[in-house]
Amino acid sequence: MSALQSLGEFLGKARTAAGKTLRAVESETGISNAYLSQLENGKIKSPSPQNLHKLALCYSVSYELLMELAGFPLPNASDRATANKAARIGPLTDDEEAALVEYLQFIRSRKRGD
Amino acid sequence: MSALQSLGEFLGKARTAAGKTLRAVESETGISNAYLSQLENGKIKSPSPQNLHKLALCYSVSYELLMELAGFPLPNASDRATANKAARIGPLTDDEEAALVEYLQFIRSRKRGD
DNA sequence: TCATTCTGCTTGGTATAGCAAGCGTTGCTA
DNA sequence: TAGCAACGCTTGCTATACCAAGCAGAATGA
Repeated sequence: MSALQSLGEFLGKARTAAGKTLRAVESETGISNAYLSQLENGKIKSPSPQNLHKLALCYSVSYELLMELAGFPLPNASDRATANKAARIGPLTDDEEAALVEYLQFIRSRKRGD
Repeated sequence: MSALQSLGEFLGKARTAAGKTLRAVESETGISNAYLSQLENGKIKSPSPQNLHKLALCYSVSYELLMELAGFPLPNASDRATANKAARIGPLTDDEEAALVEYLQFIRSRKRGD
């Protein structure tokens, strides 16, 4: 399948990559395992920024990346959107660089099979 | 210095400072005047980041400030430090590069979509 | 076989974000 | 005075984020 994925997909893979169970994440973050299950299975569309922040810390991934996947506007996104009209990749913004680094880390952890 | 101003208080002042009525903001942002009234009177605790972003643009105020007033975590230096740790990544394989390019296009298409 | 203990998942419920409709007040014009 | 329009606000409703409780299957051991 494509490398593109939903927030739920990403969170599920990040959790297993971190070697944690739903209940382990629940005791670590205070987010119920019921809700985490719904989140990973795409039944929740817009989790709160607070919960995204807790999960970012728990999985050691970028909070900004989770915000991006959730469809939330990032600070300065609108400013940079007008600045970057390039059709091809071009130079990266800080946000994009951070997101790509985290995503690459994720890809490689999955290749290692952990 | 005083405590943080409430979100509703700030939004009300920003709107009158911009010389706009509730219905003017409604027609500009698509957010109902009923909801805007509740927001300004403190009856809404956690508006969506999307709506905060629209109001930031409408009032020409900082989106980050609204996020902070709403009590949402902001992407901060420690997030970027985590990303930078993961940035010791070495050269990319072709597969990794393809995945990152695809993912970057995904990110940017979502930014344009908002 | 039976009990225990993990795992993810489902169900039923509550709280609240957000909107459509409409209210009371103010101010303007005839 | 009546009539109208615009203002902020309230009410009643729907959709959904989130949780407590518990279910179903797999693994493990007595």
